[in-house]
Amino acid sequence: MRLTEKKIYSVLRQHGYKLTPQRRAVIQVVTSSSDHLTPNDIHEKIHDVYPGTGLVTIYRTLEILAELGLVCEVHSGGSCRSYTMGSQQHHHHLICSGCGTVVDFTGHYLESLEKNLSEESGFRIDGHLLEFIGLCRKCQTAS
Amino acid sequence: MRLTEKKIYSVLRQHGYKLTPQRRAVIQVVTSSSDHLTPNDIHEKIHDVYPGTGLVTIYRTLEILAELGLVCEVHSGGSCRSYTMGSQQHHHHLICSGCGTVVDFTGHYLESLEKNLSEESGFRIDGHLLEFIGLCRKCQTAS
DNA sequence: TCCTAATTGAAAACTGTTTTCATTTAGAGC
DNA sequence: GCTCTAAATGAAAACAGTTTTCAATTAGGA
Repeated sequence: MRLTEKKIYSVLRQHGYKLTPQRRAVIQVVTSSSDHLTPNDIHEKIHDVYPGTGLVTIYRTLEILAELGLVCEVHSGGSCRSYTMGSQQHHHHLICSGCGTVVDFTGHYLESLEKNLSEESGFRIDGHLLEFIGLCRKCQTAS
Repeated sequence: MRLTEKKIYSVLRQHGYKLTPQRRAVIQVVTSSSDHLTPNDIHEKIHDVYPGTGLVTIYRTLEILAELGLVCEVHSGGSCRSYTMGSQQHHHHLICSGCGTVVDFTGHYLESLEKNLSEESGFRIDGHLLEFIGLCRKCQTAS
């Protein structure tokens, strides 16, 4: 289930956040794209929706959305974050090191491993990050 | 098999790199610790071994070592790299979000998944990153 | 409509990393 | 051992991404 803008608004309201035009703009940009967008990407795209929105505000909004689980954050190594709609469903990433494309895939491959690890190490495991890095078809032929 | 300093020296030489005292110092610090060290950690520790070594040189040395597969790089989200001895063996990480401790674990859980993904997506998969994030025993009791 | 706490944007600060460039040096060749 | 040169170094500056500060603005409850 993909979250609608309205649903996101209501979650924000429930948590006492105000609905500013800037936040609406960020949400609109993020929900209307299926790509993974960096804060900067969003900043560029937002000009059509609500020009003049500062990059700072985008960072702040994304922080809130990520905390509420409404968007999903990817670290693709180095200092390169990007965000995409939280599909609610747990998923992993396949990242192209050539062009940066991110493909999502879903699945629960790690549950039993997680359990074992937790028992052996004494860690309370809160989450995991599974990312495959490679070259997409296009970049393979290009190189 | 854990790499010895001598082995590392010889690999560097084989690739035409010079063995400067600074590089030796970095190698000594990294091999003599089983922790994951950030470039900054190494910079601090190196004072006992070869004072005055610049942070820049540490970055450059780590870059070379990582490229040759002699050390292993961890991205623990955000902009936080750290390096540890490449145990040669493929391994994954368990990271404590409280204190930053990194525990390694080994295993080949992902090979069949990798194969499937590659076939479905057309990606040529070069590697992956599997990290579990949680709280270690100490940080659990502390909080 | 009023009021206040939340939000915003510009600028500055910050962190981690990389580049530049003049100086130094490892180690191959004699 | 000595010479020479390409490689390596360190200081400083540049850079990218992100966060903080702070005065001005504003959403939305009363």
